[in-house]
Formats: sequence, structure tokens, C-alpha cells
Amino acid sequence: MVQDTKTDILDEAEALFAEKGYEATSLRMITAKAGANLAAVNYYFGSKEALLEAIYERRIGRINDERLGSLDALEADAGGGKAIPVENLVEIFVKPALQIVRGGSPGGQNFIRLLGRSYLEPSHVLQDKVRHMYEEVTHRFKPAFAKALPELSEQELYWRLHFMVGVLAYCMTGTEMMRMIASSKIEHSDDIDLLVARLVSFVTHGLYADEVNLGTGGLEKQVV
Amino acid sequence: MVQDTKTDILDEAEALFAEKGYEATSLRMITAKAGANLAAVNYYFGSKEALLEAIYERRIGRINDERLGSLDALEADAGGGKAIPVENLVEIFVKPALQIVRGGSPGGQNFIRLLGRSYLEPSHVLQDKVRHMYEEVTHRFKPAFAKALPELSEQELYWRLHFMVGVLAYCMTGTEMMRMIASSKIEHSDDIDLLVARLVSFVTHGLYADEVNLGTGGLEKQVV
DNA sequence: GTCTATAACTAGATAGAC
DNA sequence: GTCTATCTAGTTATAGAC
Repeated sequence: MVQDTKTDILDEAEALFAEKGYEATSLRMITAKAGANLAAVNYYFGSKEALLEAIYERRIGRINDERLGSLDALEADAGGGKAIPVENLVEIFVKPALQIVRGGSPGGQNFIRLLGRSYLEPSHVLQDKVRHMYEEVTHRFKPAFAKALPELSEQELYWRLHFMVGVLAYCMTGTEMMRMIASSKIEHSDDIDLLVARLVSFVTHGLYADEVNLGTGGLEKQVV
Repeated sequence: MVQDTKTDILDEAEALFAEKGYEATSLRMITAKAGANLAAVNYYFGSKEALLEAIYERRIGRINDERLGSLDALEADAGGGKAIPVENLVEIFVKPALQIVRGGSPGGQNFIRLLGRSYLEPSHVLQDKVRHMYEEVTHRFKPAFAKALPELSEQELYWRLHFMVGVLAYCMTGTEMMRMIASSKIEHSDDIDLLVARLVSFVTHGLYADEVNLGTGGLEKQVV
């Protein structure tokens, strides 16, 4: 029961930050839920902000480790020269993130909401941390996508990968946003493989679209 | 200079909420920046939360009015039976939102960040407000998309429209997220028409993908 | 309508007993 | 390591003068 206090605080803080927001969550709430003393947060982490950083550090690494591990495996399979198919790249990029949301560790969904929040709170030091962890991944995935989609310009690829991240980020926030936007008569399946498959299909087709050119006369639309 | 105090508060609050977050922004900050007295917020709006709601009310309507207006025009053009092309539907859905970000009214970008934040703050009353305004739009756009994509099941269409919203939401948050994730050696063009064109192309191709089926043996991927 | 002053409260952090 | 007690500083909201 020695280290459990620290872990309990980490878990409860993650849940509360995601639920109420960083600013709206007090250390008193956290320590009360974790069954710890108010002073424990400052004892273990030093400050409220350091606690937040510890939460990020605990989760983000796993997703990216999985992504990079899968990419290693695919690249070893493909050998030096061959490009990895786009849909495989999309899948290994997307799947670890989505698995965190539902399956896997409990509290994953809490963390995802917390992560989404960090994008929107620009003042925090967290941005540097998150940016750094993403840099590792993008520096490996971008060349892989470029090889798989040689006909695309760097600019176009850049945007489309962002679109991919956008769809993923949206799906990671869980069904709440969707319930919020949709009439939601449709039942929300918890089948994560089906969601991954749908997302991979959508994104892959989007990535395979022809390069966009704004001609002199206006928009040239090329539809399948 | 009578109504200006109210408007100034609205503007500055929108900017500060977006920049620092709702909880992290104090009425003192807002009134100081707006050149108003601390008590002015409670005088004009009643409370801090009512001020936040007023901000939402001011902006959301414009985007959806534009969308519905464009849809009216396209449906009038197409006549009763004919389906509106997918890329046109995507464009009129996507463009008003993106125009708010850069062009148009100043402070639009602030509001978008604020809107994104509301998705992640589930405790607020704002969700009902936002949901209601989205319902109007989805109830018109969903049948239009269904007509344009008759081969898709309701489930599949439901998900893909969510994917579209996801990409859009991501792009609406501006370039900050992108700067955060990407190595960002690439210069961020402010050409909104080019962004719209790229987004429309990506999404349209994604929407046109074949229906996803998880067969007995695993994932059947159909790539263009 | 706009101000000052202040009430009533809560926050994060820490000192020091155990 | 864990507690209580407390400090300092911040918050929203309001009462009442002008």
C-alpha cells in the first residue's frame, strides 16, 4: 500500500481532469477521491501541473511505442525498397490510439478526453511534451506514406495526413461528440475492429485521391 | 458608447476563454481587457456562465444559416428528384465553418477554439445548446447525403458523415494543432479556398468508398 | 449605467506534529 | 509517509454610492 497512493492519485486525477477540466478540478477533489491527504499531491508530484505532466507521460508513450513497433515489423516484412501499402500504414497508425479508448487499460477514455483538451489549451507546457512525442512518430510515418503515395506532392501529403489525424482524433473522443451531433437513433456499436475498418477505408480512399489543383477557372473536382 | 461595453465584454471574453479556457479566465481579466468594470459582467449577463452562453449564441447561428441557405439553393437548382452531387454537399457543409476561422469576422478563430473546447467539457449546459443547433443541420444534410450515396447503408453513412465532421473540426481548430504535430517546415498557406478544395477532395473520396464488410476471414480491404 | 468596496468562498501550497 | 492547520492569494457575486 505504499506506491498505491501515488497511482491512485494519478488515476483519479486523470479521470477528474478529463471530466471537469484541469482548472475546474481542485487538489481537494483529487485527494478526496483517491483517499489520500490533500498534501499528498505536493509530496509526490511537487505541484498540480507536475501531476498533469505525469499523467501525460504515463499514457502517450504506449500508443506511440505500439505504432513504431508495428511500423518496424511492416518495414522488416517489406524489405528495403518496397513501399508498405497505404491501408496498412493507416491501420497501424490508427488502431493503437482507438484501442486505448475502449479496450485495454481502464481510464483510457478519460485520458483521451484529457489529451483532446491539451490541444485546446495552448498556454500549457504540455504542448512541447506532446509535440515532442509526436515528432518521433511523424518522422517515421511521413517517409513511409510518401513512399506509398509517390505521386503526391509534399504539400498535399502533408495536408492529407493531417486530415487523417483529424478523423482519428474525432473518433478517439468517443461517442459523446457523435451523440451530441447526430440524432443518435443509431445504436453505437462497441466493435472496435469495425470502427477501425471503416476509418481505414475512409482515410485510405481520401489519401488516394488525385492531387488537388485550383485551375484558372475555379475548382476542378475529380471524383471517382 | 452604450452598447459597446456589452459587445466589448463579449469580444474579449471570447478571446480569453479560447486562449486560456473558461475556468482559467477570470471576470477580472475580461473586464480589464474590455475596459469595463468588474461588476459589468454580472450587470449585463447575470453570471459568468451566461456570458459563455451568449458567446455561443452569437456565433453558431451564422455558420448553420449559411449551410442551410446553400442547401436550399442547391436543392432548388436540382429540382425534386435529382440528388445533389456529394462534393457539392461536402463543400457547402465545410466552407462556412472554415471561413469563420480565417476570413470573415475577426475573433472567429477564437470562437472555433472555444467551440472545440465545448465538445470536451461534458459537464456544461452548452452541450444541449450545441446539440440543438446541429440537429437542424443534420436533419437536412443527412437525407441529402443519403440520396447522393444510395448504395451506402444507414450505419455506414452515419459513420462517414462523422468522419467528415471530424476532419472539419480538426481543420477548424486552425494551424496550431498542425504545427504541434507536424515538423512544420512547410509553410502554412492562408489560402482558404485551397484548403476547402483539399478537404472536399479527401472527404468526397472517403465517402465514395465501398461499404466496409468484416468477412469471416478478416478484413477485406478494397482500395481504389 | 458605472463605479468602489467588500462579503463569502475556494484555490494551491507549506510548515510542522506524529 | 501521512496528517492537521494555516497562509496567501485568487475567485464570483453583490450591496450601495454616485
